[in-house]
Amino acid sequence: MSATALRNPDLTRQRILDVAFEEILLKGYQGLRVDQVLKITALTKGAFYHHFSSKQALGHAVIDEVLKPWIVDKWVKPLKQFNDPVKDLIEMLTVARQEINMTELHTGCPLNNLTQEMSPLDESFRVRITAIWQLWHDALSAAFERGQASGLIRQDVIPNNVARFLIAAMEGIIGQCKCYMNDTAFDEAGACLKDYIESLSA
Amino acid sequence: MSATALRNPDLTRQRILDVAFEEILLKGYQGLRVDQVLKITALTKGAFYHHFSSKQALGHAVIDEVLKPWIVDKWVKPLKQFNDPVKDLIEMLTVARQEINMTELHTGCPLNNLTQEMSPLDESFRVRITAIWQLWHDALSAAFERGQASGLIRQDVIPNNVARFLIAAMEGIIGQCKCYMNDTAFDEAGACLKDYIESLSA
DNA sequence: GGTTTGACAGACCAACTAGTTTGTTATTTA
DNA sequence: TAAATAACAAACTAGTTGGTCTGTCAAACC
Repeated sequence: MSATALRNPDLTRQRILDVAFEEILLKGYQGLRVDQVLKITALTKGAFYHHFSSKQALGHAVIDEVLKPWIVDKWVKPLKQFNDPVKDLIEMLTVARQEINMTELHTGCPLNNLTQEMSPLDESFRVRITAIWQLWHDALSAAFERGQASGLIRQDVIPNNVARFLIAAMEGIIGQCKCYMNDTAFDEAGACLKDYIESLSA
Repeated sequence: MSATALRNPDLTRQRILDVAFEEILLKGYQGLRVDQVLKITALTKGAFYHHFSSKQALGHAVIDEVLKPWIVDKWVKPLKQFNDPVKDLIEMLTVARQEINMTELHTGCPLNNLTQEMSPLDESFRVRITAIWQLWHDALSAAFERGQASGLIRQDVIPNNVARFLIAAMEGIIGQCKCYMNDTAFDEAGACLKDYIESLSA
């Protein structure tokens, strides 16, 4: 199967997933319209329901095949190479801060958006989403455990608790920016987050 | 106009607002169905569109007349009587923790829910919501300023930043619980939040 | 006490939306 | 190469949803 083939089912499926991910990011799953995805991809109902059995199945696929890899690549994998959690985490957040533009500030975190909207509404969504949070949490918690083992992190901090708190704080900050629509709120809260992280040093 | 009158327009309007608030809390504004509100209130289209010009107008009224007073009474007003921010804040969070039940843990914070869903979608919602956050922020920031004036809070902390961070952290924690569906995440992150708040003492 | 007006009831409508069905064509397979 | 199948196209459907319209009755007003 050549890349220039008139019919490239894998690519077609991926295009649907990518557009759906973007639409969910902008409007939420409930605001996602199958017709709108088809309009953007220039596909038809026939194509869509050939690849996905329902809108819900699309939602599941977006979580498993787009959202999860996105989070894992961007936030989970890097944590596994952390040696000095405090230093590396601040570096990570600094880089993320520089990469953020107004659009992202406005749309927020795709994982948290979906969590807030869908967790209470659809158990099949909730379990998929929770698994992703747990991956993140475990990697962050493990980083602090290693930090304690190497004597860089205070022995009295509880990695599990700190990981929960840091993820919550980061997502909370991003969430606040969605309504303020500027990055001052991000930097103001970010300064305190940095202070807190630094307070974990041994 | 007696309270037992067959027609009590003020009560009718309030019933619609209360049910709509609850429905939005459970399903979001996009998931809110006018028909469902009418079913629950046992009213009709005639009644609804007599009191509200549109679903959007209902949304605005819910924010202004239900959500805002709810936040102000529960989270803003108490802050104005804070003398020792660290002590009073921890007391406030302890009480809130005890009041929380599984249902609330599952539905999350009504203000944050609406923020995450509607801020990017409807500017008229965003400005109303932002004003409520700002009330909360200002009251919390002012409490820390008073705490500094009375020497209870470290002079190097920036009340504005701390207020932003604390609100973000609290909402982030509540948001995390929505997917985990248990209160351990709440307590784990809460322990760190308490540590941070205590670190602000002079 | 008659009139006006506010507060509804409920049938109705048009647009939307997820999903179906039937048909067509490219691609693979025997 | 011919048959089978995968990958679509597109018209269609049934149910939903916000909103309208006409009518009715209670309550205020004169």
